[in-house]
Amino acid sequence: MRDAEQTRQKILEISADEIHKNGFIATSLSCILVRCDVSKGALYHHFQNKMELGYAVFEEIYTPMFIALWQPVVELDDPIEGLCEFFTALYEESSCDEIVCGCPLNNLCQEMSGVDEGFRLRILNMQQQLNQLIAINLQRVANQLRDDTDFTQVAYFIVSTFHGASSLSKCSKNKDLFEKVIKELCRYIKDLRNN
Amino acid sequence: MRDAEQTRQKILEISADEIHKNGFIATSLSCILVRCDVSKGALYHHFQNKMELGYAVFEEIYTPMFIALWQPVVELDDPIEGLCEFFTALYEESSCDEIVCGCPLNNLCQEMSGVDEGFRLRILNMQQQLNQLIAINLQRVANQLRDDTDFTQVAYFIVSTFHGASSLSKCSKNKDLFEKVIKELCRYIKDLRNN
DNA sequence: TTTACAACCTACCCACCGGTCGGTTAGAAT
DNA sequence: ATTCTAACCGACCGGTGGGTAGGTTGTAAA
Repeated sequence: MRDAEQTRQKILEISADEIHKNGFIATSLSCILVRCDVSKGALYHHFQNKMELGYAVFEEIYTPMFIALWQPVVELDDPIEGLCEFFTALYEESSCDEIVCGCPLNNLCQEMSGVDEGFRLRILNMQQQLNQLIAINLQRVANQLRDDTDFTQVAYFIVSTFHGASSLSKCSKNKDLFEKVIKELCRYIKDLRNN
Repeated sequence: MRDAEQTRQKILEISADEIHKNGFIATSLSCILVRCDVSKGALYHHFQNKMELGYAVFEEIYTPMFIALWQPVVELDDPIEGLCEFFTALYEESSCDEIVCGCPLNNLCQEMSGVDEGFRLRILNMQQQLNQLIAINLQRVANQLRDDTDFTQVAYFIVSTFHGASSLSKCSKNKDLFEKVIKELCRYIKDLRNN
C-alpha cells in the first residue's frame, strides 16, 4: 500500500505549522493540500472534517510537544532556576518569526475556546496538565519558598504572564517587549524564594 | 437629513460589541446590519470597507474606552493600591460572560497583528500608550518602590499578565482561574513596594 | 418650487471555503 | 491471475462573506 500512516503524519505536521501561523479558522484546507501535495480526497479519507483534523493536530502534535518542552524544565533539581533559564533561552535562541507566531496553546485558546466546545475542553485540559506539572514541582521544593506560596495560583500566574508576553510580541513584531516581560517574570520567579 | 452621525455611531457601537464577542474576521457585516436595522448601502456610505470600519471601531470606541478605564486608576495618589483595587473589582463585579469575552485589546492583538499592518500599528500604539500611562505613574511614586524597579518593564509585565489571565478565562469559561491569576498579580504589585 | 446632494436601499457579483461523491489505483491476499 | 479494498483523486456543490452599482428618498439651500 501507499504508506497511509506517513500521509496522515505529513498532513498533521503541515497542518500544525499552518495552524500555528494562521490560526485554525484562517487556515484553509486547500492551502494544506498544496503544501502536502495530497488531494482533498486523501485528507478526507484520514479525517472526518476540518474540526477533527484540528483536534488531531492538538492531541498528536501540540500536546506531546508541550509536555516534552516543559516537563524536563520543572523536573530539574532546582525548578526555579530551570524555569528562568528556560524562559531566558526562549528569547535568546528563538528567531523573531517564531516568537511573533505566538504560543500555539495560547493562540488556540484565544481563537477557539469561544467557538467550539471540543477545542475548549482539550485546551482547558492542556492548561490544567501544564499547571499541575508546574505546581507539583514547585511544591517539591516548598521548603525553599515563601510560606504563603499558593502553588497552583503561582503556576497559573507564570503561564498567564508567558502567554501575555507572547501576545504582546505579536503586535511589536520583534522580541524586545517579549524580553522585557520575561525578564520581569524571571525576577518574580526568583523572588518566590524565601531569601 | 436623516441623522447621519447617529447612524454612524450606532454602526460603530454595535460593531464594537460584535467584534468584542466574535473577533474581527468572524464578525459578519450582515450580522451587524441586522442588529443596526441598517442597509449595506448605508454602512458602505459611512465606511470604505470592513477594514476601515474595524479601524474606526478601534480608534473611536476601544481607545477612548481604555484610556477612560486605566487613567483614573493609575493617577490616584497611590497607584499601587489603585491597580490592585481595579483588578480586584474586575473579577468581583464583572459577569462571567464579560470576563470570558476577554479584553478587546488583547483579542485584536492576538487575532489581527499578524494579518493586517494597519491594525497592528494601531494596537501597538495603544499598548505603548497604556504602558506609558502606567510607567509614568509608577515613576511618580518611585520613592516608595524598590530601587531596582524598571518602570516600563514592570508596566508591560502587569498588562501582559492581565491579558494572559483574560485568555485563560476563555477556556475555563468562568472567572475562577482569572481570579487566581489576578490575586497573584496583586500580590506581585504590592511587593513592588520597598517595605 | 425647484434643485442638488448626502443619505440610504436592494439586487446582484464573485471568490473562496468546507464538504461530497463517483471514480481510479496500488498492492496484499487468495 | 484474479479479486478486493484501503488509499487516493478531482470535479463539483451549496453557502457565505465582502464588496458594487444604480436607483430612490429626504431635506436644506436657492
